[in-house]
Amino acid sequence: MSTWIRHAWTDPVKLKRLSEIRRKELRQAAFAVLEREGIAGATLEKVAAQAGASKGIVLHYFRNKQELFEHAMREANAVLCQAVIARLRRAHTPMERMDAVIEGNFEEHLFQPPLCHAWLSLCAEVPRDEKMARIQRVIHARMRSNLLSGLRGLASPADADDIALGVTALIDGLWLRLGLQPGSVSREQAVRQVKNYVAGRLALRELATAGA
Amino acid sequence: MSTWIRHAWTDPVKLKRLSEIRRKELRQAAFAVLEREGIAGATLEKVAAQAGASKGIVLHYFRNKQELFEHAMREANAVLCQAVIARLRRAHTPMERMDAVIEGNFEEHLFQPPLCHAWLSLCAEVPRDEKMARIQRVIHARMRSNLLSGLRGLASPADADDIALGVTALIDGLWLRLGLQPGSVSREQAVRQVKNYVAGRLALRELATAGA
DNA sequence: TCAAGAATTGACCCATGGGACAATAAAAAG
DNA sequence: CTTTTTATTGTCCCATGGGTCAATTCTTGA
Repeated sequence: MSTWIRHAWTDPVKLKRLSEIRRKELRQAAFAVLEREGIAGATLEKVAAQAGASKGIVLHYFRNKQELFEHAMREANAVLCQAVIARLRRAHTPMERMDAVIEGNFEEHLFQPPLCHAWLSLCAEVPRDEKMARIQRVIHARMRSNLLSGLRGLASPADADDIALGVTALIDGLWLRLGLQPGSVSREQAVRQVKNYVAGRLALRELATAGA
Repeated sequence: MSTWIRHAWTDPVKLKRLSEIRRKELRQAAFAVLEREGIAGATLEKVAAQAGASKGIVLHYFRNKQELFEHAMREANAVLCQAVIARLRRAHTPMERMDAVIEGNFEEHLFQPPLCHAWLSLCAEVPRDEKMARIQRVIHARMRSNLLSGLRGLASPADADDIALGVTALIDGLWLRLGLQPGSVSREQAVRQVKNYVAGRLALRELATAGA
């Protein structure tokens, strides 16, 4: 028993370090393998090799393969999420918040085919993995809430909802396109595409109210 | 040797029938398994079972697993494609052609989670399977061409290109959403979403020219 | 310095999967 | 009615993969 009091939510730096570091390495190794091999080709041994360790160690830190990849999914999501959060902190007007979300979702060093391939493989498993489905729901919910924080200042609640759905779908679709045909869509193109979508939808609204 | 002359491109009805029927059954069985199990869980034996046959027969008709699933992908795509083609035949104005493509891509009996799950699994393999990548390119090219056949009458060439990309991305994104959260998006919602996107983009264009 | 616990490994087990093949049944051709 | 293809099956083989386990090394707290 440690001499200091430990709370579940504190981070007893010294104690947890080693095992947490390993776990993180393995999550990232898992993701890297996913990038190269896809879910069908991802094996524990390949993950171990990628991490420069033995297969046994992987199962020492994760109960089984499923759990490992669930954690890989969380990890990857956290990274993407941080990019948005960082930009969101610097945004103040509603429009700036929208742009923060949009640009954050196409961050140069993240908007890359390999990342997309891995992500796609994970998505393909979502229907058969309740944990992953939950993660996915959280992601969507946060995305939607981020968008609404900007959209509420720009459109009626009903429209805001609808536009938020469109934006997330469009972003996902552009990512998918990048994965399926690398090079067919640049970061700038993607950003412009989504911004145009928002601008167009808002313009429609203006026309309707002005015309009526 | 047959008594009649056979050309590679003719379809000697009687002769090919049996084997062609089997192949089709197997392609569909493969797709069905994909719907249930995903690419990671799809095995030759499950496909055989699904088709009510033995594993051997699967490899009799398809050189290997990869080829089988490539053909499953072609099959599924052909079905989706037909839905669009059928509607496109009845469309005459540019706007009708757009609507045909949009509605065809969300056909009630096709816009369903299982189909989407299977499709997603196939997409996840595209980066590692050149044949699939080719199919994917063909799909995108046809989609784009279908859209442009309508868009050319509605916007400048540059805009048409851009809007076509947006529409395909948005459609893909909405499908993805359906797959990840079944029930979160209805056929009507999806159709409306894409139509609004097009309308919005066109409205933007009008405003720009009118304002200038 | 030593003992307790964690980290790490490699060997092992067993199920499964992809694919080859020979043997049989069924059709077609002649 | 025979011969030649074609359809189909079941068996076999071997590699691989997930997961368990005991044995070993490494940490670390006392």
